[in-house]
Amino acid sequence: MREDTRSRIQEVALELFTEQGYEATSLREIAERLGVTKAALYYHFKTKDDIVASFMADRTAALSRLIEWAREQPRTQETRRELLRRYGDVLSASSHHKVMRFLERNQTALRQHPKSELMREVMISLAELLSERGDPLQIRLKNSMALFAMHGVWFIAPHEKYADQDRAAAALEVALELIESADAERRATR
Amino acid sequence: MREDTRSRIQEVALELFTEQGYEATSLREIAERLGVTKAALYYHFKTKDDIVASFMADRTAALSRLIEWAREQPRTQETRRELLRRYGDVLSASSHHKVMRFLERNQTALRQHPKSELMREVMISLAELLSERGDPLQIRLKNSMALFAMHGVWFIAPHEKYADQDRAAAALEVALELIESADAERRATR
DNA sequence: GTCTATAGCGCGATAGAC
DNA sequence: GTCTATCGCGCTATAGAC
Repeated sequence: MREDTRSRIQEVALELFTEQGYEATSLREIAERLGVTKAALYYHFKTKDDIVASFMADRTAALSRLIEWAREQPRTQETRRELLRRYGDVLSASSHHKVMRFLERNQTALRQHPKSELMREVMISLAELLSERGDPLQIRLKNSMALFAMHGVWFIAPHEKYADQDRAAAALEVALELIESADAERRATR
Repeated sequence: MREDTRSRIQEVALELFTEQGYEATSLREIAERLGVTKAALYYHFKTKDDIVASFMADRTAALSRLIEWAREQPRTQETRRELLRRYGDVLSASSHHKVMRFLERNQTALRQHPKSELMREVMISLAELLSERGDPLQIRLKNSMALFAMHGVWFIAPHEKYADQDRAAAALEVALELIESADAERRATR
C-alpha cells in the first residue's frame, strides 16, 4: 500500500536537497535513506539533475499558465491583486512552496539547470507584471517584496508553529498591502 | 602597486562563490583566474572554508555590535527605526551587501560552517528585535520583510542599473514603512 | 526492479623543491 | 611565496548478473 519507489525518491530527494543542499547530498545518502542502492535510483532517473527536473516540471507549467492569463488581462491594479491571489493558490496546491524553498536555498547550485533557469525567468516575469514601465526602484522593491512574501512566509519561524493555511493568508494580506502602497506611491508621483 | 595576493583571493573567491556557488567553484578555478596554482592558495588559507571565514569575520562582528546596542535600548518603535537605519549603514560600509548576497545564495552549502551559522543566528536576533513577544505571524512577516528588503534590494534588477546609494535609500524607506505598518496593526489589535 | 562491482573523474589537500 | 607532482577520497554514472 506504500507509494511507488519513484515518488519516494522524489520526496526524500526534495527533503535532503532542501535541508543539506543539492551538491552536498549524494545519491548514496538518498539511496540509504530508502534502503536501496544507488544503482536502483538510476533505474528511475537518468541523472541526478533529472530528479530535480521531475519535481520542477509541473511547477513551472502552473506558473507559465498564470503568466499567460495575466498577459491577457488589462494592466490594472485589480489584475495585480488577482495575480497575487492566484499565485497564492498555486503555492498552496501541490506543496509548491516546498519547491520554492528548495530553489531559494540552492540558487547557485542549480544555476545551469534548464528547469531552474526557467523558474527564475518565470519569477522575473511575475515581478514585472506587478510593475509598470516607468516605476522607480522603490516601487519595484515593494512589488518584489510582495511577491517574495508570498513564499517567504514559509521560510520564517519553525515549521510546526504555523499552519500552511495561516501562512498563506498572512502572506496574501501583507503582499496586497505592499502593492497597494506601491500603487498609491505611483499615483502620487505621476 | 596592486593589492596583495590574499585580498585578491578573497575578492575573486567571493565573486565566484556568489555567481557559481560555493561547492560548484573549485580552488583550481580561483587559482586560474588569478594566474597562480592551487598550492599558492594554500599558502594564504588553510582550507577552502577558511577563505569564507576570512570575509565573514568582520561582518558578523559588526552585526553583533549592532545587536548589543539594540539590547541596551528601550524596546520602542523609535529604537526599531534606528535599528534599521544602523543596519543600513552596516550594509553600505565594507560591501557587506555582497557578503549577504553570497550567503543568501549558498545557504545550504554553508549550513555547517561556523561563521555562517553565526550569521544566521545574528539575522534571527535582528528579526526578533523588530518584533514583540506576542506579535502574530502577519506582523512578524512584515518585520522580516523589512529586514530582508534592506539587503534584498541588491538582489533585484541588473547590477549596473542602480547606484548603491539609491538602493540603500529605497530599501530604508520601504523597510521603515513596513515596520510602521506592523506597529499600526499591533496597536489596532491590542 | 534491484543488486554487486567498478570505471573514471575532479576534488581538497599535502610534500618538498626553488 | 609560488611551483610541480601526487595522494586519497567520494562522487556520478555504467555494465552486467539475478
